[in-house]
Amino acid sequence: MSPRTEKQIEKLKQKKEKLILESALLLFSEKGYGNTSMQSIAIRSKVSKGNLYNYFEGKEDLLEGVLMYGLNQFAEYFNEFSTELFTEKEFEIAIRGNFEMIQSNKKFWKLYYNLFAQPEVQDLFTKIFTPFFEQYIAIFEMYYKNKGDNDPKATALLLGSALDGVSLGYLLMGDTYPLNNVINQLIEKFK
Amino acid sequence: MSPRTEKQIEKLKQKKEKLILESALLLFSEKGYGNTSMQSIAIRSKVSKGNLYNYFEGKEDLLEGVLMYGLNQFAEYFNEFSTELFTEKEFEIAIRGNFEMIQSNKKFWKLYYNLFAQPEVQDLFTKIFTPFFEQYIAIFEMYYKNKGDNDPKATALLLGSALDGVSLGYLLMGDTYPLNNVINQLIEKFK
DNA sequence: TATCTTTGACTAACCGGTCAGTCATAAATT
DNA sequence: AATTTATGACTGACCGGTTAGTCAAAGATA
Repeated sequence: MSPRTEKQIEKLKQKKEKLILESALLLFSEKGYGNTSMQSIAIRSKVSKGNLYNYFEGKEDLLEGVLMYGLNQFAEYFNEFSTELFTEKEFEIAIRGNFEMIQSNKKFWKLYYNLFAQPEVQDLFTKIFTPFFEQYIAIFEMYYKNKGDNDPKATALLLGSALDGVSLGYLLMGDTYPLNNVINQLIEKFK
Repeated sequence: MSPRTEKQIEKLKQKKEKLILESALLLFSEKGYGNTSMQSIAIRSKVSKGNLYNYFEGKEDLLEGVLMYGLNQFAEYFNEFSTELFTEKEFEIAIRGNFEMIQSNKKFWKLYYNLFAQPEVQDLFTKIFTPFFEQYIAIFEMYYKNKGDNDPKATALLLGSALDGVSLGYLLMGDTYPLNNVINQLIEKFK
């Protein structure tokens, strides 16, 4: 084993790993996954290219790390509102919270929509986001069921899709997109 | 002049160009734009790689050709319903028509959503689809204005985004996505 | 010194794009 | 009708550049 204590090693490694993940997120988000080279990630992380491969097995493994890193930041929030939704007020809070999350971490969600329809990484993408997505839908399905909706599953899927569409539009159009007005109409129609 | 008449040349060229465009659409749609090589398009088109460049100036020019080719197929339809929408019945027909279009040309729309968030080709994408998108929104904005909606612009944008979201979900999830049920709920909520 | 970490030159593969030369075809000529 | 000639569509080897990933060697640490 190393002369350094395991704790020290672990700490250093984690710090550098975090740096790499944040550089990768930034570049993937700005340039797109396919157009970001491992070299450029190495430079931005102030790590040699070869050393990247001591932290991640390859480019796709690094992408997986970036996605997990981003998702974990929201785990708390989601556990909070994964308790069932009963009132329209709670619904509104959840929806507004959803968009606050997106606004507070645009880079991550830009990457998310960049990968959404990329056949190249579809398997990885599905693996990571499917459980997340299903949890989302299940909560809304229950909400509409309680409200006596005639097809809660379809309505929940419609809402999920609408949230995707609005987020995508906002992230791509930027400030041209009147996000708050659109959110108000969405809450009006779906609550 | 050429020994062959211009007409003959033109006819041959058009036929081959169409073949190339259809091969490119297929491959771009299946593999993604970035992961499709000019070589593979050449092979599928039964044309040499070099000859591709007699038809299109480069890969991006070929993509532009594919997008225009796909969009032109819908020009008729759009001119038809670009006359204003007044009744809920007309609205419903327009929405259902929209999804029929998507279902009848999945490859094209899969490519559309593949390119949606690709920084690499964003300029081209914007150039081609912005007028198309704005026309779409303007019609719905007028519809909601006539209905006395309190924020017709935002509602139209919300609808456009919802249509995007639903299309995207359907194209990516395939038959798992209960498209017809979701469309019914969408019409219910937005009409 | 023993062990782990880091480096960056290197490899092999792939890509978009080019170009000198080929060849099927049909007009022109006999 | 037979032969020559002109055309441009077509081929595929080739090029410069870029990439993900490897590895031998040097550096750092206790």
